[in-house]
Amino acid sequence: MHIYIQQKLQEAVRQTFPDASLTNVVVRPCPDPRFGDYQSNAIMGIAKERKLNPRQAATDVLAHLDVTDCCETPEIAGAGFLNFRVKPEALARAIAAPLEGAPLFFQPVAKPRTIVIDFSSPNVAKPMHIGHIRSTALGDALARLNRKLGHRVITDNHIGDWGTQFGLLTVGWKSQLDRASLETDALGEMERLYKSVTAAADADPGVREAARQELVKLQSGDPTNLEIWGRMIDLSQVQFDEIYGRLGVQFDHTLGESFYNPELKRVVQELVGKGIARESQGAVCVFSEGVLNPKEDPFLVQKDGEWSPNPALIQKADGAANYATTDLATLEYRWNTWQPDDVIYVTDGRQQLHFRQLFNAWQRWHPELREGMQLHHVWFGSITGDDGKPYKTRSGETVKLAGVLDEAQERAFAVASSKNPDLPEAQRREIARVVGVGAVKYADLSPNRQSDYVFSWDKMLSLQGNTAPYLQYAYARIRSVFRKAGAEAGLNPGLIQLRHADELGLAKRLVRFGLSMEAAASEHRPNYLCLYLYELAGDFARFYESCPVLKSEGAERNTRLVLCELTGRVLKEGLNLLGIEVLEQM
RNA sequence: GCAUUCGUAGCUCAACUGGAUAGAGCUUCUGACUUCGGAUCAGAAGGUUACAGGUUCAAAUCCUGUCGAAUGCACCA
Repeated sequence: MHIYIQQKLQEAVRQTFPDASLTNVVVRPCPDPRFGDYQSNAIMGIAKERKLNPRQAATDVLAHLDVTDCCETPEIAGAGFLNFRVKPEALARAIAAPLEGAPLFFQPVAKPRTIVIDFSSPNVAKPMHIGHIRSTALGDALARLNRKLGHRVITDNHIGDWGTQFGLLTVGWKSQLDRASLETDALGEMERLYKSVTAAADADPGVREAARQELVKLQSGDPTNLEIWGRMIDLSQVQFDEIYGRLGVQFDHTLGESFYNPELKRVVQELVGKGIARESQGAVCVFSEGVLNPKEDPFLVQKDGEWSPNPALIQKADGAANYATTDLATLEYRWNTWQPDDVIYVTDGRQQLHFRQLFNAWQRWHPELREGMQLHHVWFGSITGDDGKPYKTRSGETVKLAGVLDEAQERAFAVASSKNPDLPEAQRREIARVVGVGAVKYADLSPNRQSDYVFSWDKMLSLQGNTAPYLQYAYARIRSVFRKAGAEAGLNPGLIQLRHADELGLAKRLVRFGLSMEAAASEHRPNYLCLYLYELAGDFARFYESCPVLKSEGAERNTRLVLCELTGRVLKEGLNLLGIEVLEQM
């Protein structure tokens, strides 16, 4: 709907001001329904460039604009806003379309892009913790969203399966492995080994030296150490898969850091050969090339009023590469393998400097791909407790993700049991699973990703406010209507008459679904979609209070059933794009 | 010290990236035919968008400064 108006408006602007750029001529929903349904403020900008009276310019554009087939006569308001009011008949046609096979209020993109999304990235031998949920939920939602819009999406779990921690782990594995607890909880046991040996190494330099030697043996291909390392990866992956199974998250590829080991030496050589990196204090580092404004340059930092080097290490003094090197090799592999238009990294905000350096170094390494492969660091804030500090258990441990999901389901089960004690237990368990996991994910997706947010069970599982259970409840109510309506619920797309204010309000919200999808995808912010779904659920609740469905008859009943059906479809699809399931009953 | 990101109602968060009178939920108060699922809805109260300047027809949003917070700054990722 807004796209149609926008195209018409662009055409009118082109006729009135042939030299004007049309990229800013956009149509947006009105912030306040009193102004209308859609607005454009583009004329004000165009008038300003030409030093014209904006209201006069708007009048001139309107003379070339004919949208009588879908809108009332557009109005000029305020400083030069154009306001559009949609005709109910046009709205009825718009909402009939998905019932006849059209996409659900969105348009697939005209030019699909190839998008690699790198997210989740747990570390081998460490249980996934609460911090992983945000990357996982965000990355999965972005993948689903972009796929739905028609892009070619490739998801890659860049797990941490290589690095110095394996020296310590191997010492622990060889000296104090508890095979029984390895059977029951492999990640827990490996975590215990790691902590135990770390403590021992702090107290005894001999242990640290032993760890260093085990690492060297692993890196030089010692069969025993390689086997232990492989076991640790396999055991970890089993537990990762269990969590991903619960979360409903799938990856196209799981290419861990070790996958790139064979390339690292060559990457370092190439960077040195091209003068991008050089030796410094025994290590090999990337320094500034000095072309950027110092403030923008990720390899410069101000010290005592002077700009000083802030290099990125790509090879340590001991000859080993590190994560910057791996990330460069990874980019090279991704380009060679998929030729992506975009690569999206979903990590916490603490890695901003690393990615600025990585992107800069990559562009110097492969300047020819500067435009061809766009790199995005989609970062997010941390999850905190009531005190504003990172969320920890009472004893100060990091909170394990499996435990969070367990508790969410337990709490949801208690609620389901108290609200619906007559349902069989198996069904209440299933409700608890869908509600619990959905609540945890939604709590991560609905705030602006860049802000820290306070973890709260009560808030995420509440049936009020912007939560997953509230949206799932709205869906369940809709399904209940159709259970009651039974076989008489045949929907007639040709018999839609929108009259009641809450019918119109709901219909207008429905047709904006695509707008929220596009905003969420283009800004990598699923919270735009969350907000839309919450507002949709609110509009539906209002409609549902004021417009009886099953007690009405004829065209009115058909119209209201259509609105219920489409609201249900959008809620289900929208939640699905967020990786959240819905229930027929809850 | 420098950099990044922030500072919005008592609390937790929004605000479609420069648009019109800054919105929700929680909390408090008042209402809604024994209810198409009341796990809901309607209404009231609550704001100098940290502070001070500036740019603009228009600023929570952009620029400058001050105060405060989180995070990061060479061999962990």
